[in-house]
Amino acid sequence: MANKHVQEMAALKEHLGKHQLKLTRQREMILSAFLRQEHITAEAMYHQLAKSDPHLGLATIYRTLNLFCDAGLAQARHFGSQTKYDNVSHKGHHDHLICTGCEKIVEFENEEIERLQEEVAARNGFTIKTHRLELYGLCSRCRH
Amino acid sequence: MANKHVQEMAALKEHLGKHQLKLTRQREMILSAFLRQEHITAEAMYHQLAKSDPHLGLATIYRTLNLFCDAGLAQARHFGSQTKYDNVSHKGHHDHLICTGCEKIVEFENEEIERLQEEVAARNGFTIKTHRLELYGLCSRCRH
DNA sequence: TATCATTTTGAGACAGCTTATCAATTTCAA
DNA sequence: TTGAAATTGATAAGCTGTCTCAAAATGATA
Repeated sequence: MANKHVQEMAALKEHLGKHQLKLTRQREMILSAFLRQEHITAEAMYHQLAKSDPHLGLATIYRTLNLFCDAGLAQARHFGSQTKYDNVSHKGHHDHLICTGCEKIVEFENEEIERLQEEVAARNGFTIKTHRLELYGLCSRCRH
Repeated sequence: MANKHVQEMAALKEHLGKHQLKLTRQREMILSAFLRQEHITAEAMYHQLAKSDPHLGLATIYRTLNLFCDAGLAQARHFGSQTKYDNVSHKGHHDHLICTGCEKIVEFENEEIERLQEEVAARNGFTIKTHRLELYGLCSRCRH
């Protein structure tokens, strides 16, 4: 596991170096745990890491996840009242198809839609960092 | 103004009827004010309505805007630490391009994207009722 | 390896936004 | 008109995330 996320570790070190920040045991630990997830909240990570280090503070998790955002390793996303941190290196970005009947959620990806999004953004002078697409409706079972 | 938003008023009444809820002076007032906006926060509406009714409580605004969401008249959007309530009936449907630097919001419509969404939904056996598409990034001004 | 200025941490206080509580008031069906 | 049920307003409480600061860790330098 130590040499599993070499690339991301290197990216973090580069960011730290550029900003006079230091590599700490906590940052390594949090990065390692973060890279195993697709997306996670600070709170969830807090509980998860409490097992291996009961003294790791919640504030440190927040600080570190925000650091990862600055370093380009994570992306924050506001979901309801919570913030989810997405693992950018996890290639499969996906959108959601949500059934308002049974609350089933189907994930999907559509490159054509993503391409058109870029187009719209460019036309308006925007550079997209992230996006969110949710389709609400009824699944075949609930339609009856 | 009284007969300006007849359709939305009817939709609200239908929802109220279906759920044993009551039509109150406050709900009428808030609906009327809400429909004049494209999107607004509860706090902003609180200040705006304070002029005509200084005793209208903030909690009532929140409750009522959430009621509008249930009734399908509004859609909540979480941005940063605030929640913005979008007027769904406002000039058809539109999606958002949101600058994470200055919080500027640009609206857009793209038929091709909508068509592809239908396609994705159909492929998964879904019938779309509504959707939400938000692109987050930096506008040209904030990129520098 | 030892030194030490600088950064980071952990714990809890704090702040901003939203919801819960509850007595008083309003609605609306009968 | 009456009365059960829902709603309101004021505020307390809750939740998520950030700030504070003394103590600890880091890492550049000698």
